[in-house]
Amino acid sequence: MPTRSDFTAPTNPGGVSGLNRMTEAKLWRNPCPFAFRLNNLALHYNTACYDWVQQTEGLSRIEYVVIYSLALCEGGQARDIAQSSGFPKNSLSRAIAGLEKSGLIVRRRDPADGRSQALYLTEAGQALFQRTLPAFERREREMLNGLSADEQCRLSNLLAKVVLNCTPLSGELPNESSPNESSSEPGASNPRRPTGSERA
Amino acid sequence: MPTRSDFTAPTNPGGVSGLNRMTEAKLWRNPCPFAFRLNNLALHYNTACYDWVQQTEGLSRIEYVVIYSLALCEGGQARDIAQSSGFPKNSLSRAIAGLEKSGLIVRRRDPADGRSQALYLTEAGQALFQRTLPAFERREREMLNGLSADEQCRLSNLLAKVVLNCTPLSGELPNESSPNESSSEPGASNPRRPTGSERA
DNA sequence: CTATACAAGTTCCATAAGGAACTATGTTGG
DNA sequence: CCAACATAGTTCCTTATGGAACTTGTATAG
Repeated sequence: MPTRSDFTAPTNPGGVSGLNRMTEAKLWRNPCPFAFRLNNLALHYNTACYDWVQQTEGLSRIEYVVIYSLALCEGGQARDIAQSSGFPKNSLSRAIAGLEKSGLIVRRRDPADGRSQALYLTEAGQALFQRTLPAFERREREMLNGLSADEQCRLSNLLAKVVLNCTPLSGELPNESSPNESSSEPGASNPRRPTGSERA
Repeated sequence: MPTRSDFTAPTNPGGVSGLNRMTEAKLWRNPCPFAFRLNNLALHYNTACYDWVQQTEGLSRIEYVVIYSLALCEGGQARDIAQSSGFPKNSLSRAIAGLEKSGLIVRRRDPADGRSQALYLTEAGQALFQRTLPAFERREREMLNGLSADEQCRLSNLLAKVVLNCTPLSGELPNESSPNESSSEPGASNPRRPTGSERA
C-alpha cells in the first residue's frame, strides 16, 4: 500500500489530468487559449501523420503536401500549393522536382502562359495517395472521437467560419499605430510575409 | 467601365469567396477538413505574431515561446517547455542560453535535483512579455471576431475537449495492424517522437 | 513598339533546426 | 554498495529550410 512518500511530488508534477503544470497553465490560464489549442492539436496531428508517411513512404512533409494538394485539385500549380499551404515557393520547387523524378507527378506547361505549369499525379502518385489517405482520416477521427457527432459538426462549422474570417486579413499584422483597436501596446512596426507553418 | 475581357479568368482562378480553387478544395472537399482548418488557422496566427515579435523585439519564435511559457508558469524547467510546446530539447537549450545572455531570464539550479534547473523571467523579461502580449491577444480576438460571444465560447470548449482527448494518444501512430479500426490501409509501422510544430 | 513592372519557378547560399551522442546527476535493484 | 538504467541538459554535426537574387515569360504604359 502507498505510504506518505508515494505522494510527494514525483519530480514531474503531473496535474490532475495527467498534464504537467505548464501544459495545464497553457490550457486553462492562458491569455490566448485559442492559439494554444490550435497549435497543440496541429502538432499532435501533424507529427503523427507526417512521421508515419516519412517512415512508410519515404516522403517528407512538404512532398506529401504536394501529393495531397494535387489529389484534391488536379492540375494545380506550384503557386496554388504555396498559397494554400503556406510553404515558400522555393521549397515547393525542390519538392516538386523530387516528386517528378520519383515518377509520382508530372508537369505540363501551360501553352497559354509559358511561366506556369500544371501539375498532375501519375498512376503511382494516385496509388500512393489512395493507400496513405486512410491513415490521415483515421487520425482525424481519433482526435475527434471524444466529441459527439453533433459536436463534431458544430466544431467543423465554427472552424470553417473562422478560416473564412481570417483569410482576408492574412498579411495583416499587429500594428499599434493602426486607427482601430484601443489595446495599449507599445512597440510595433510592419513587415510582411505569408509564410509559416501550415503544411496541410 | 469593365468590358468583357475584364471577366476572363485572371490567371488566378479566384473562387467565389476570393480563395483560389485549391484552397477552396482543401476547405470544402477535403477528406480531412479538420486538420486543414487547424493548420490554416495556426499558420495565420503564428506567422503574424511571431514575425512581428521578431521584428520588434528581435526574438525568434522559440525564444518567445520560452518567455511566454515562463510568464504563464514561473519556475518551469526546460523539460516542461519541451513537453508543452513540442520543441526539441536541444533547440530549447540554445534558446534558453541566448535568453539568459540577453538578461531576459535566469536559471536556478534545483538543490534537490542537480540535473534540473528552474527558469524565471527577469524584470526585463517580464517587461518584454507585458509589452508584447497585447499584440498576441489582439490577433486572437481578430481571428475570432467573426463569431458571436456565444460561438467563441462554444468553440473554445470544443477545442479544449479535443485537446484533452488527444493528449493521452500523443505518441501513438496510425498502425494498420492494431486490432481496432477497420480502415483498410496497407503499409504501416511504428516510430515515435513527440516533436513537431506546435510552438505556442 | 520598346521600356517598366509584375509573376511563376529556379538557383544559390547562409543558417536555423533537430537527431544522435555525450555529460552529469538520480533512481532502482540485486 | 555497485551496476544498470533513467532523466535533464548540452554539444556536435549534418541537413533541411527559406530569403534573396535570378531567369524566363506576360501584362501594361508611355
